[in-house]
Amino acid sequence: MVFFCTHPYLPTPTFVPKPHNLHLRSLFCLQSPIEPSSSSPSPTHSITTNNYNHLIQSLCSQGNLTQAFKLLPREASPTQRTFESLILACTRHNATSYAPAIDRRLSAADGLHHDPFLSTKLIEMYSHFSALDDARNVFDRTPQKTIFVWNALLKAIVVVSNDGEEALSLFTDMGGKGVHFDSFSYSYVLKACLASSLHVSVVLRRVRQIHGHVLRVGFDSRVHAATTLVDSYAKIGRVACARRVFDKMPHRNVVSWSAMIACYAKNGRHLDALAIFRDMMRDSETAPNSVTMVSVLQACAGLSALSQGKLMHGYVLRRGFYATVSVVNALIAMYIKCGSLDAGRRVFATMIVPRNVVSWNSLISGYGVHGFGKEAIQVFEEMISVGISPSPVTFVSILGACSHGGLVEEGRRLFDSMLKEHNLIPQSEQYASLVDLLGRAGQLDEATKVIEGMNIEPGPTVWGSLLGACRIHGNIELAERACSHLFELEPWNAGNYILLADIYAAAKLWEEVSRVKKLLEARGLQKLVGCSWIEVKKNLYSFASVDELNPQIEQVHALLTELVKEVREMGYVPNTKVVLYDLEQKEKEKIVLGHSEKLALAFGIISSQKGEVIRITKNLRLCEDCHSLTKFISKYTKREILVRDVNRFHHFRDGMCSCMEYW
DNA sequence: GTAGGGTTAG
Repeated sequence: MVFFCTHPYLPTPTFVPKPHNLHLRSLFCLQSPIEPSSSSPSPTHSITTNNYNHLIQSLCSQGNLTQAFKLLPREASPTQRTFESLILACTRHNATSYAPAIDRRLSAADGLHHDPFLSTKLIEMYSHFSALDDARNVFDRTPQKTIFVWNALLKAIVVVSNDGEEALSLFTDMGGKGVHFDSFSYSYVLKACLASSLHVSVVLRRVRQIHGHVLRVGFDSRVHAATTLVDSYAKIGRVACARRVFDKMPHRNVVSWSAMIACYAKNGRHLDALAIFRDMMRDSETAPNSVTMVSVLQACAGLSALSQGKLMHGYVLRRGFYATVSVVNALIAMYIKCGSLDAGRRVFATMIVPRNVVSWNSLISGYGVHGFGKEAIQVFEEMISVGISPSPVTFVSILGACSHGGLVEEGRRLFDSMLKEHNLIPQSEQYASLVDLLGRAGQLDEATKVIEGMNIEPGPTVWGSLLGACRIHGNIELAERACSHLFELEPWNAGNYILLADIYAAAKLWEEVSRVKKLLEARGLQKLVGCSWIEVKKNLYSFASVDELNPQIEQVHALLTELVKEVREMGYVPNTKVVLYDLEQKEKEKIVLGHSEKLALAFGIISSQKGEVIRITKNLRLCEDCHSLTKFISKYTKREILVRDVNRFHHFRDGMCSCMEYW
């Protein structure tokens, strides 16, 4: 037994049991008997050598690194296979402490010291340990740098340091030294381009350059390289470029189709995502898998296309994807975003796979956006009680739920628990949620104090929350302060200019309104056009604020005029403060009456049966006038109306809204 | 011997 307690680098003990000894074999718990290799030239030598090599390899595969490393000094000629086993076992078990032992033994090993195969494995191991310097050391001392060695370092730089610059500089170096890139090199370098925190235009330029390389060597026809290109363009929002690459691919597999669908879904092109999914279904060679379905469900959720979502749910069941947690999570989110909190809850309740934090977050956020703050907190507590640790996203969701429910104290308590009970350091996103919570509730001073007390630089989301609160409570001075930061941090975000102009307009400061509008124009920005849509008999109908193309538009306008006339008698007064023009009241009323949500609502009333819930989705926040008129219309028509705006759901029933004016 | 697509929030 002394043998097993010996340090690997101590002198060899005098007694060494024969490796093929049964006693030794049983101690090592080997599953198969070890026989000396019959092909070895010298029987005496080969028994020792091969058996130690085999033993070490077996121990590695069993994860018994301690014993494997104790045996290593006894092996006179460790083979490439033995070193590979040791390296892989260290990587698998995060055994960083054994890495120097491998390095030392390898430098003494004849013929293997500079072996490019083992260098590649070592670079991969060090990359796994995030030890980039060690990886580079191995790279530097390897004279015969095969493409595997280069690629391993390239990947290590991208994965470990996330440093696009350094990876690109290595890529350039490779080119300069005449290395022939393979399609792996292009995959890694494209990842490197995206990894940098540079401006999107710089990233685009680089992706285009790499695209040029790929085209010159003809790798655009290779499925992996082309798919990475599709994904790279997708991630920087260049949907058309992604599509061009996709269309030119001679062969597509499930990953390329999924990448293209995800590209559309992630960039808000939900209809296109569903359209290309249909094309994929027509392509008999490729069947969607669970990853495809996640993006497809996202697209249904983005559109609030409940009927389509239900069809996809059926498909998920038929294909057995119900056992994949990400698909089920996407299903929960889809139902919740399509306005059916109940269906989302049912999917959550009947999951056959273990729920992860994302499943819980989806449900918490669902309760939040539907205005059930207290229930969201209950779900949060249940999640903790079943042993799931909350993530940063959990806090964004739960604080959002508190904000929509006006639960200020509970929200503050939960924010404090983040660090104290869950060991999570609040970041800008969580601070933004807290500022939103306090700000909406009118505690603007408190919200400001929170920002001033932050120990990290407040990001645009934080100032954006404050600006939103200023709009609700009409605080011009604070709004200007928030904008001074926002115009610097995200000068391209038209929404901030519009919010400030809204605040000025509400205070009738028309000169200021026009100043902000000029600033917006000078920066070449445009207000996002309001758009609402509605699903009627499994079809989606969309309406823009200025919409004369809809065949039923005259009927819609006529109904709206009639409804307004009726509800005025019930107390409805048009609220025109959202109109950013200094016009006559009548003109302003005409403008707000043309808002897309109202058009979709009137269309919904015309095209649906009494008793049916009218479900509308809007791409912007619901304006005060639409909110007020919808309340009146729900009472007058005795209809239940569900509106999803960019922030949350509004359940209108009998003249009331579930949001209780928090939106 | 290495590689490409996905879930929650904002």
